Amino acid sequence: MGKDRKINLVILGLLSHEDLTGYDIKKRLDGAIGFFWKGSFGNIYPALSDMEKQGLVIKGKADKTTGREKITYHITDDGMSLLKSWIEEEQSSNELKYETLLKLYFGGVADRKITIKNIQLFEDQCRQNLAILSVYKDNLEKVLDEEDHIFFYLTVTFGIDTYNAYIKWCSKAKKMLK
Amino acid sequence: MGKDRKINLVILGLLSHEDLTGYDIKKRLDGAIGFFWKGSFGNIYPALSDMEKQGLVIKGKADKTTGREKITYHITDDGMSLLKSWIEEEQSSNELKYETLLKLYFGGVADRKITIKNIQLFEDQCRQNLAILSVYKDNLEKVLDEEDHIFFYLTVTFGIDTYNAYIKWCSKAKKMLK
DNA sequence: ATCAGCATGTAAGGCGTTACATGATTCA
DNA sequence: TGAATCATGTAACGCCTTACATGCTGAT
Repeated sequence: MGKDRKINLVILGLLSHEDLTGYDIKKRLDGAIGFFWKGSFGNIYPALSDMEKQGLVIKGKADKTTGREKITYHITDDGMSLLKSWIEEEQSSNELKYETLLKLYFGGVADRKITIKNIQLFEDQCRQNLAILSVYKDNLEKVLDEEDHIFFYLTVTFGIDTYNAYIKWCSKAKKMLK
Repeated sequence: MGKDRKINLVILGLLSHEDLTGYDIKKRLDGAIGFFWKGSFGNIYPALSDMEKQGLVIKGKADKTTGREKITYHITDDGMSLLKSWIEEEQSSNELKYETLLKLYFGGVADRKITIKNIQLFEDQCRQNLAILSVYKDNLEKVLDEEDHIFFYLTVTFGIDTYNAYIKWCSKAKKMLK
């Protein structure tokens, strides 16, 4: 009985800070948010249309000065209310889909070297993500006193702490398997 | 261009250890595996049918002794090959869908108390999961020398290390927000 | 001129959740 | 007898990914 579409809330959250186009939203989702939530054009544009029909967002004046279409969306009061009540809901679903762990769990069917290699690949990926998040963190630390930046900062440190824990686990796991 | 259905691989992995019914598979997915991969009946039974048509699994003799139907599945050589080649693939998708982090990121639109409460709820959930995983860990440590148990053990310690890191982060985050 | 990036959208197809439908068995 | 659990499956519905279609802009 739907209306579960979490992407709606993500978009409303982004629009609560600033007016954005669908394309802008996609870029945000490719940034820091992408570490814990993903979105695609085929996801975002229909969501924006739906929410406009529901009065949660409104289109800004299309920027026709240059001839190209560019639609900026703005959140309405109803949109803000919905966003707030979602944040205030106690129920939150937090889910992992970790293929790496699945492959590890069934590691017995393959050569042990394969499992070690898979862990190494995972570790490499973690280090890459860590490097990206560290840049975000450094930038955010400079502006931590500004409104809302503490929230962005905390999500970034969540990622950093998590990846550090993963990397430590990788070392232990590799040792155990050798 | 499908055939991406990861549930197939999960089922094959489980069947690589022992013959199981669809119902058994669901129970396994509600256990330790559930921390990093979920499944439902509406997911599992169709996957089993498909894989039988593809020759990846075969039905065992239906247990008709008591009159009730109970279909046990067995993995074929083709199924084992597919499972192995998946494990040996370097590409693995690891994804988070963390509503808690989303709510935190957009915490600026709600009262700060709400955000602190949400973090607390998350922390409570982590501690509960940790308690469950600790039981698994203790049980596995007794039989660590047995075939394959090291892999189960490592996935469990992954979960434990992760939740411990989350809990530490929660303390820091709560302090920062107060 | 050409290519990367900006920008919006649709269509097909697949996947998964949820609820429903059905019936047996076990235990109190 | 009734409730919980075992056990298999289907149907509806929604959601998302991927690929496609289209065209502008800015830099080299």
